[in-house]
Amino acid sequence: MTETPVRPPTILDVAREAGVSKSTVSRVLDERLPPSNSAAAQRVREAAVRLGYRRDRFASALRRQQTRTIGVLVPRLTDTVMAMTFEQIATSCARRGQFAIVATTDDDPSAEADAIERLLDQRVDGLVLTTARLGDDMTAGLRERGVPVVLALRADGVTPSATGDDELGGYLATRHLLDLGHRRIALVAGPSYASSAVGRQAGFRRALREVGIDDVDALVHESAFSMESGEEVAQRLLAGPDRPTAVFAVNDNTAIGVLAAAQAHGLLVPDDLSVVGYNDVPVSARLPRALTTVRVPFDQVAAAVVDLLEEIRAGAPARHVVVAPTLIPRGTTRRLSR
Amino acid sequence: MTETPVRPPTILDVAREAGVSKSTVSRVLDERLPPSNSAAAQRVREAAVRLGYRRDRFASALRRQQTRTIGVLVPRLTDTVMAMTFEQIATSCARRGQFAIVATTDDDPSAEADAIERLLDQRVDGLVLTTARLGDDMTAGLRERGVPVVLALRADGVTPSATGDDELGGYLATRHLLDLGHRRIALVAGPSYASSAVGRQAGFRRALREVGIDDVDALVHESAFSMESGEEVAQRLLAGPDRPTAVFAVNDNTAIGVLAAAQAHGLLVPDDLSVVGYNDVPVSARLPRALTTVRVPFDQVAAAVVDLLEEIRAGAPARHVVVAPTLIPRGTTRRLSR
DNA sequence: AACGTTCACGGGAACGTTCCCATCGTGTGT
DNA sequence: ACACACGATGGGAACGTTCCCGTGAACGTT
Repeated sequence: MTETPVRPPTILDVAREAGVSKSTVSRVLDERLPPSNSAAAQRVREAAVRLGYRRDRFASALRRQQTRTIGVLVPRLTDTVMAMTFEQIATSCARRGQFAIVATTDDDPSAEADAIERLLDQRVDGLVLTTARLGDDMTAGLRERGVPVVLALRADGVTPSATGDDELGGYLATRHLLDLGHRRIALVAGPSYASSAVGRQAGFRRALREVGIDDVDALVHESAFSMESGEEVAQRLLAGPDRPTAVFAVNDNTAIGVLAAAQAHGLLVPDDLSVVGYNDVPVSARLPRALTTVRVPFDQVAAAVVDLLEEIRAGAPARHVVVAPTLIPRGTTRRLSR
Repeated sequence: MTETPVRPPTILDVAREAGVSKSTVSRVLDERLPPSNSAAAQRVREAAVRLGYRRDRFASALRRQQTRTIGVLVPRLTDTVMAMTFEQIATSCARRGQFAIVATTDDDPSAEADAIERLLDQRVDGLVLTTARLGDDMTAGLRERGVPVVLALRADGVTPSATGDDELGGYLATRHLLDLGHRRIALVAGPSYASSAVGRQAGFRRALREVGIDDVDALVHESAFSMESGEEVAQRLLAGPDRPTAVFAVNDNTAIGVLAAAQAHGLLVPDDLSVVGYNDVPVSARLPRALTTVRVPFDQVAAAVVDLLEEIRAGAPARHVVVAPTLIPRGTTRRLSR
């Protein structure tokens, strides 16, 4: 049983094996250059696979001054929306020969600053933030430091971003309920600092205006994004005398909270109450009653985010990518019975 | 508006600022050495903060031949158990000045091999796998290549691992149901390739044996770890004539599936059926009826995993860390009414 | 006073890669 | 046949760190 502390082969080993200089090996294996088909290039490639050569990212990054790694900041990975987003970003990166790393903030601004520093310590080529708040320019300092930044899922109006079309999504969800005959529709609205929540509310209002409902404020109930918050808001909502016949919840989590509150009030969904969520997280399709919701193409958001980072590094001006969501009608919505 | 492509300060800048050589700076800032209090050291530390110096991980890793980064392999991050585990591992790493990166396999062996290579390309100091299957030593090849590997949540009997005490957890869950007077208790058992599922089943059997129930095979129903699988198994289970009065599900996901099936059968939980899950994922506490479940101290598993990796690199023999879970009684279990 | 020990410090060679530049061979046009 | 351009190649200096070693100062011992 001998220990074999065998060092992985370096570019020099490959050069020796192929009978060329290390410069040639480096050139042949440089993925950014047009591939050469010279005899030497062939031998280099063969030698590389024969020896199982892998470029040392660290030596490479040191010389190139870029790491082909991007950092993603999310509040928490136990939030399925964030997990899906990160997974898709990681996939997009892999497809482009990049790598994505993640850090969590737990919604705590000081932990957020920490997490950003930890990502920057990893010398990422750029940062993706999912934690933007309207009117809060956390990205200014980063841009000053020359760090490429894009926002995902939420925008701040300034920084380049890739988001779903929340206004459209909110409109589609509300329109669906209207089409089913509902008129007393409550919105569990999400927090006003999140552009996503604001957009969905705007879509909600537009849909109602279209059918002549203008006095909307009483229907809008602010909340957080969590299940508890959805349940708590719905508890009050469903207790009132003018109980709505339908609820549009800002996301699936709050929708699940609404379902819980409905059950607590002895209301049957969708017979007594229709509910629409947002995001189509995996669990939504598998609830006892599958949730009607709005699906966001997270893969497109993720692809855009990686593209945008590359653009920014190339010096392109800020751009805002917006991808269209689709309504997924399922078991929690039904035509209003009179 | 002048571009400022200002390069971050290097160790040489710090050396100049402090009036010492780069060797001295390197030594003073080396976190592994006992801290020096010489006048020069003071000046170096001051200069470093004044200039905002951060060590370049890549140059450092190149020279030290270690990255202080570990790779974590999970099937998917949208599985909350995996997200929690990774988050805890990342936290443990941060506390030790390390960093955790993650890759997903989607339960596909070829994607798994891919993901491992991508992690190794990042030159991680070690690997944490959560995808182990009994009797399948995927780790052999890795150990041959000299890659430190530990398993988390699941063991394979050989590789160093940190897991919950699944046998104990299974016992506690079953014992709880027995204590409530239940005797016809079904097990939705999970897949037999996962040591976690096997352990929980062993605990289930021990608890039943203790009360003299020996003919257990008919009570055990294999499944996958998913909600669908739980629902499907429960559909059959609850249709039979000798319907159980309680179900122990291998994890919270399958338990949620069981709840759905119960509802479909018009059974009230916990009045007609008691249900126990496993893992205590966040959603479990927030279901319409909060789920009785078994909590696994993921933070301890995560801490152990990081420790184990360090031990292995130091040449210590394989060790298996097992942490004790606790039963969390909630709303889905009730004394059997005769 | 001469000698060993300990210690802080600095010089310089690594680590593995990239990339600038010079060299060389090959082909092209005159 | 000659100059010239062009492409492929190799030598060697970076990138920012760490770490081996040699030097010299400070101290204690005989």
